Amino acid sequence: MSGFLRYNKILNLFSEYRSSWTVAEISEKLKTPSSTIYRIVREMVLAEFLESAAGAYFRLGPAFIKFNRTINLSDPLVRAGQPFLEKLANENPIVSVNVLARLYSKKVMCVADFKSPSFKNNTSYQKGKLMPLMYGATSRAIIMQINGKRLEDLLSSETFKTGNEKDYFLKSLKNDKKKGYCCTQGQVDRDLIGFAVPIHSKKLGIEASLSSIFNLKDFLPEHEPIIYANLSSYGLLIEKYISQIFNDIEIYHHNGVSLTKEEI
Amino acid sequence: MSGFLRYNKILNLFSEYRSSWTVAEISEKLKTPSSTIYRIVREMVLAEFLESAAGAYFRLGPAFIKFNRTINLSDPLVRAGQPFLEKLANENPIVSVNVLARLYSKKVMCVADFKSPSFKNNTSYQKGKLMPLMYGATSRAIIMQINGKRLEDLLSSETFKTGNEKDYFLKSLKNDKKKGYCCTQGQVDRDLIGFAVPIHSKKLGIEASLSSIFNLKDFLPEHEPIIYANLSSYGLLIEKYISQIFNDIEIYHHNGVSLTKEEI
DNA sequence: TATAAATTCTTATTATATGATAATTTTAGA
DNA sequence: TCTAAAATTATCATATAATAAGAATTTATA
Repeated sequence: MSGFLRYNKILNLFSEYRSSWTVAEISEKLKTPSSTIYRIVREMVLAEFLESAAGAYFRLGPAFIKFNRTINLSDPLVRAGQPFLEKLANENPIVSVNVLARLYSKKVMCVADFKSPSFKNNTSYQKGKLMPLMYGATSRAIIMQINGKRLEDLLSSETFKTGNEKDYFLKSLKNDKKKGYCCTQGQVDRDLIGFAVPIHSKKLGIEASLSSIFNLKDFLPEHEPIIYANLSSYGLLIEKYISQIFNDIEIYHHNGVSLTKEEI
Repeated sequence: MSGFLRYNKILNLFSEYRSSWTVAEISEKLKTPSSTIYRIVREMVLAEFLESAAGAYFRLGPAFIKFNRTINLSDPLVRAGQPFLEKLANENPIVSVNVLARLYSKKVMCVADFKSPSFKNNTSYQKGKLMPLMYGATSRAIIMQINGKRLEDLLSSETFKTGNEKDYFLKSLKNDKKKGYCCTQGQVDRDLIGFAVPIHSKKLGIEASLSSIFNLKDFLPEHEPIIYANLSSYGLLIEKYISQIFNDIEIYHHNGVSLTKEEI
């Protein structure tokens, strides 16, 4: 264990299923003496990546809440898209969950969402949760904008039972690409149907999607054109804002202004 | 530069005001050769604490969104309190922002909030933002539950212009303690008035507060008793839920169940 | 496709992490 | 309040990893 891995291994023990660990437990799990763990944990407590709780337990610290806020306030995709999610929800013909998701290395992550107040189901798409790369409209609308070597790389770590399965996947992807959007039913959550359009910014290196997810029982075929019209117009709008935000950032940097908090 | 500090120093360069940095910029800022920074940054990209963006820039990575979600799903205070914030907002006589905040080392941080849809102002209390320890009802309701040596420690890093000022502060704290809640006006945000009650769990080592913040122009003296009644009843309810959640966690641990994600 | 910029690699040197154990502090139970 | 156990920190010789200068390679850009 060396470098950042040392710290990361400990942090990754903390999950929604097991959110507090004692030094003794960490020490046992990682097969590392407790004197070492104590030192490492102390460093991370100091940096607020962990906090010490009652009963000799440690939990994830406030640094994550702080940096998450920083991302929310500064991420071009979140900034550009967040304000439109509620509007999109209001314009959809039936109650919906609306999601902005993006590709992070080899997984898809929701980065912003808005649920109609009266939407009752829970979707698997929640801010911060990693989602499968190949299932669900949200993910597919992201992959459909990628091709060539990069697409190969991405799919290389997915498992296809047969060669046929991969071909079929690529074919349906191509088909969606022609339509300009993507629709899947029950791939991630049974009883839900999702529609998604791709969002990208070459300049910012962002590959993302905007999606609306509905209860299958509310959905009627005549809704589809309205849904698609909403998604694609908001999608374009968000892309426009992203490039505007990109320009703002460029101006910042060109001015040589180093706007760290202390310096303001 | 050694240990976790090495990584933390880099991460802390990223802020809402300056959210992307090149290796060259980091290298200059930290007076460290770029070959070293490249190595460190690469480690953090691998762990998803940073991500490489277009134009040789780096930004905060998805790990923060992921761990923030973990905290939201598992933090006893957030779990116990979040569901009640909206209800509290609905029962308040005028539009409000409702906040759960807690003490993290020597600062107060908002960990959950709910704003009435028609509340227009922005408050300084936002999830993830560190707030001053001594100003605002939200913070004061936290300090008022602390005493003795620990209170001394906390206040030791605050600056009081005169000895009198400290005495006055402690006196008003004592007064609030007698009332059971705390009200401040314009201390953090001009034009806003805030009310807060303390929330604590000895077993979990949590010192927190629940607060409702209103536009000063909406507020009438006759609202105060209703506001206080709401805050204190929800405050008690949240404390009850916290200890229930604590018991659940205990059962987990006593069963020896190691519920990390992979093992489910 | 040429050129500059960005990133990785290599290596000797220096600094830091490790882990066994002892010392100290904190916690919890009587 | 006292006491024993548990938790945490300190010490230190040794092993290991980080550093930084420069070369080599890859990637962007025009």
